[in-house]
Amino acid sequence: MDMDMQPELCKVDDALGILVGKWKPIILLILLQEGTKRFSDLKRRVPGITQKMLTKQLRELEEEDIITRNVYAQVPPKVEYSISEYGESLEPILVAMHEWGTAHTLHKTKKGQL
Amino acid sequence: MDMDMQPELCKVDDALGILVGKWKPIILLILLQEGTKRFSDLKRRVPGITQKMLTKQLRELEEEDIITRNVYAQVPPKVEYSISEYGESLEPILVAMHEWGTAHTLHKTKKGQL
DNA sequence: ACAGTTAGTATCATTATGTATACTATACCA
DNA sequence: TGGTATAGTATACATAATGATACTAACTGT
Repeated sequence: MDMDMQPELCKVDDALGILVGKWKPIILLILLQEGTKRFSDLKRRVPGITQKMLTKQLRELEEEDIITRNVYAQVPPKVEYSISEYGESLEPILVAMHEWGTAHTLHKTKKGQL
Repeated sequence: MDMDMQPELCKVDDALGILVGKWKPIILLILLQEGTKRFSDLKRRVPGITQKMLTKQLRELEEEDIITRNVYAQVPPKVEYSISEYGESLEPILVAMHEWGTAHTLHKTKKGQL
């Protein structure tokens, strides 16, 4: 169909590249489901994540225009993150993954019981 | 909604855990779209992958019952891989990712042109 | 006798990813 | 005067993922 005969494959990797990482899907789900959050709120909602990692993930998501960063000139600092309009377009993928994950849990349970 | 107030997150991670890896989605798409393939066919269809990586990815997918491995008692050896019935249930996710990836390419192009 | 084929394994090197810990600025509160 | 809070940065380190390369068994064809 194309020069290297697999034009579609890289597209999937694009999506994966954005969703992947130990923390990104969790961050995205929180922002999608609960709306705008401050840095410290996110840190509380994602137990176990370090500041460095949270910062890194947020920066990467911002880079891809998936989330929006809003800094308030205050002390102590206040920074809010929210899903961008574009980022909302990821929702079907997250939903598909969530549905599959739920079914997968059952599948594993069944296997375990045999 | 649940004890730790984020019951959904781990489900998404389950799907992600299976799809992630530099090569898994490509392998899965090939098997989904083109059906059963031998090891060497896959190697040819996924340029750049090493035998070690291909073997590893296939083993992991097999572990999760996503693909099926069929060994023929021949010399030189012949081993065929195909998507399992269960593995086919991943298709909606792959499709959602592919669609998003396609739109994402446009999005990036637009940005680049500004 | 010797090269080519297939589906791997073994070993080592290099990156990528993640963790732990300490540190900063500045305002507010006691 | 000292402690608390926020949103980070800096540094060092540990672990996991990926890559490069060489090797194997056993049969076929030359």
